[in-house]
Amino acid sequence: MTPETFLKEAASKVASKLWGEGLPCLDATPTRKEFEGDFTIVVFPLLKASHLAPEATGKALGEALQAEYSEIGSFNVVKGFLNISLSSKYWAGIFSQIDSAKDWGQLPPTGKTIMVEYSSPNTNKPLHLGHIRNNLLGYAVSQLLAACGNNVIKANLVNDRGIHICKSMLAWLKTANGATPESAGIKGDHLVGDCYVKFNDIYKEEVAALIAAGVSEDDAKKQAPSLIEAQEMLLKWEQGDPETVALWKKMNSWVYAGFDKTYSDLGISFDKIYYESQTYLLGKALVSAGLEKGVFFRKEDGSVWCDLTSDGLDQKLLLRSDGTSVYMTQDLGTAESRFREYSLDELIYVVGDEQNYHFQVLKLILGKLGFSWSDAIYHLSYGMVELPEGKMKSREGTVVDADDLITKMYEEAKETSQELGKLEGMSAAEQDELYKMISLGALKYFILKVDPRKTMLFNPKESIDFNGNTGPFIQYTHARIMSILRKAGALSPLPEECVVNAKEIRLIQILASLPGKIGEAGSSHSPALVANYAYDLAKEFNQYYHETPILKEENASILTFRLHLISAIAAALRKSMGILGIKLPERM
RNA sequence: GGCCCUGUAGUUCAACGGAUAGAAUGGAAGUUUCCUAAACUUUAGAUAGCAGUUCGAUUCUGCUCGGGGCUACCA
Repeated sequence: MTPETFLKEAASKVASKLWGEGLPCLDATPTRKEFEGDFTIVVFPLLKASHLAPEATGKALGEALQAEYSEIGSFNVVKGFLNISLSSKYWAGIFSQIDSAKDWGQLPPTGKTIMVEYSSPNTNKPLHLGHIRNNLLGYAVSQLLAACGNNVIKANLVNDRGIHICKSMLAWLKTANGATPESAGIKGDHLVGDCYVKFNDIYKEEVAALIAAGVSEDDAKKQAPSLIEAQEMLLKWEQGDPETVALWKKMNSWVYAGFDKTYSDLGISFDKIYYESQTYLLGKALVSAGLEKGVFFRKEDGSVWCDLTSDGLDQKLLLRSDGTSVYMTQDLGTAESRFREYSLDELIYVVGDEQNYHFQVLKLILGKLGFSWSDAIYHLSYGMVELPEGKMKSREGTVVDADDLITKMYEEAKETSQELGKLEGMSAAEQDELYKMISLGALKYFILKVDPRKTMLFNPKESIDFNGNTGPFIQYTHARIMSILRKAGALSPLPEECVVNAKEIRLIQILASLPGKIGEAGSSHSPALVANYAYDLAKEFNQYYHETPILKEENASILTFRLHLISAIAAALRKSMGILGIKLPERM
């Protein structure tokens, strides 16, 4: 049992003994550091029942608790706040549980299966900073839910078909002179992305020419020859034209090779990859079923809609008048097939908040179709990454490319490490590995420490910091601990009786809160809570490190306890940062 | 127009309705004969505005003013 729940239950029990049943729920929170105590109970909610002043109520509760439980060391009351210190023996006992746990922070199995869909890129452009947030968040949430004891399936739905791909293909045919990633020496996703940009250049010129010739802007946008060609190409693709399909396959394979490299650089992975070209017809059967049930209706032109006006929303298109499906249709179909295939307990979509409306509608329609699992769909809606001047815009060339950013971070980590010059005796390969670890640690932590729902800001002109509340700070803390443990040699068993000082109690308290923090982060789908936890722990350790000599301690039993303590801290840092996909080095 | 999100130190981020709103960074001032100074210590600096609910509001409600998003027979 965690110290919090122990105290909460003890206090509730004692309070009902004093003032009767039916009291408001009590809460025990860590005491603010400027006051003495480990946990604080706010007694204001008890006043109605106690008929005493706040101070007197706190005092009565504290005294009763102390009389009943030997674990209570001391208490003090400040206004309506009862600050309780648990005995040092109690904390030593808690630490011994943490010390003996194989994987502290890992929660027991829930038996639930959760699919997390994330990344889901289009195959016409390389990944950028927005995708990085998506990828890191999706991976971290997957790790987080696994730490919460769930069986997690990481899924990626690749948008590999559609007019945007045809645009890249067309531009490649017209302008690339048969260039391949090998011949051009460019990463495949970038090569295809360049083609897409070229297409748009051509298209824009054509539109401008048409307008100059007296065509209205709206018509010009529709009549540009390159666009018509792209639309014809899409039609050919849908009809299975061998030449078109072959080109499509070739260019997509370049893109996949490029994406795989970026994914691997980021250290993220998937268990299941879906391709839209294989799923885009799903959902049509559901539409027919919905029509029969009267959930949907058909307009005169043959298009099919769902009327959501009674839910405060609009009418939503599900099949075009030509019978082809739209995004929503596919999503209905893929959701249904996934729940059927994997008997999921939850399906999480990591998708930007500009699609809030889409997922609201998706859930609603699935509910209307009578699927009981429609409530098990969760849209993990995250905010945009903005630049100081606002949104990234490809037209203005302000898009922050994922590969460029990763490279830039690597160079900076390398430079900083070399300036500090602490890596003597490390092989070049080990150093390279370390620079990757540090640069990715900085990038991942920078992104993941922010509440996913919030819009966050990234300034490309200022590099991501390596000092302060950062990934490298936590990595450094870990390296320091490992350095001490290396010097200490083999670890003796934890002594039965440990004497712990105030700072150590504080550290044990933070360690003890890890499982609860992971559970809380899991249920709120927020890796940011785990990031903040790791930072708090690292900061607390650094203060301890500064004022408490460990290896110089002469008392063997205290020395052993301290080594166990810092070893447990290192493990907790690895556990929490591991959830974020951040590795911690042995030295740096 | 309608719907949704958002507003906290100069800047980037925290804070289940609880105490004197925390960190980091930048500014100022310190700490290396001592387990890694990517660290530690001290210092100045913020809840957009107005009401309401409450013993207590950054948090909940309403209005005003800012910022963003959605409102496609695109995905």
